[in-house]
Amino acid sequence: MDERQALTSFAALSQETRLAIVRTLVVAGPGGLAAGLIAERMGVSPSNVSFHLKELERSGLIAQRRESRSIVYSASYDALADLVKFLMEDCCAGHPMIREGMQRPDGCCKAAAARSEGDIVA
Amino acid sequence: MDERQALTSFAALSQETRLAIVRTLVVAGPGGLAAGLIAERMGVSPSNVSFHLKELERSGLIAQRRESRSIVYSASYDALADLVKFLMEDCCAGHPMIREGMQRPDGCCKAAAARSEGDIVA
DNA sequence: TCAATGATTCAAGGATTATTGAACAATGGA
DNA sequence: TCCATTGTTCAATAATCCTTGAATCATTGA
Repeated sequence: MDERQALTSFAALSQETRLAIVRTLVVAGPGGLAAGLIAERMGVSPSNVSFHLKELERSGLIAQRRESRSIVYSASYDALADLVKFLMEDCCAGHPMIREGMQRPDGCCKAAAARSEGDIVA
Repeated sequence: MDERQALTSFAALSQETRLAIVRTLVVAGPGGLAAGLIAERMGVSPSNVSFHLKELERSGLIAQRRESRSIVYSASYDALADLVKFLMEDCCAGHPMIREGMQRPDGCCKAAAARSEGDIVA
């Protein structure tokens, strides 16, 4: 991810409705949600949600596809991963002080290590 | 980190000069850099850099301290780590597809991420 | 105290972004 | 074909943000 795309991604996420849309679409999964459904959940007008969806698509954070009468939007997991990566590695220079704050609370690494040794993880 | 702070942090990073300042300060380390030096490196006027530094401080991503005649700015590593964390866990719901793109250099969690892939299937 | 240095604040402007409602386009069923 | 459904686009307004230069504040040394 280059800097230009990072800038537009940050801009996309800096608006309340758009951040809420992204969070909703991430949870919704690859199946995505129709524009009308998103508008309803966000409590905004169709034209307003359309404006924000277009912004998000322009940034690459979400994708759209037509499905019959509906236009279905879904999160671009790759783009989101790229953004996290950019923030951690490019922007924050892979700084130890920041990586340290990123210990995974789910015990992911411990579980992975345990599994590789054939143990059962609770 | 709450949503409100995430929004202002994203807004802060969505501007070219400010993103450059953050990157510069992260590399500069805890010692930080004086405002004048930052202005010089960014190639912008003192008043303009002051404006952006204030925005960044308001978002909590950087901190300031006076040091003799200079005002020295430094990166808030905690805030940056919190933002990465928010993006990964709150915003992206700790989604495996996104975590996967975030392998640490040692490949620690590769196995666990691969195993979790099934979670996203609706 | 005075002058010089380093930086912020303020006001004015220009530019970008957000919101609203009306008009328009695409799809699928009767 | 006609119509209802589903979304988008457009134009106008409102709100925010960015830039600039002049004025101001704080600190230090002579």
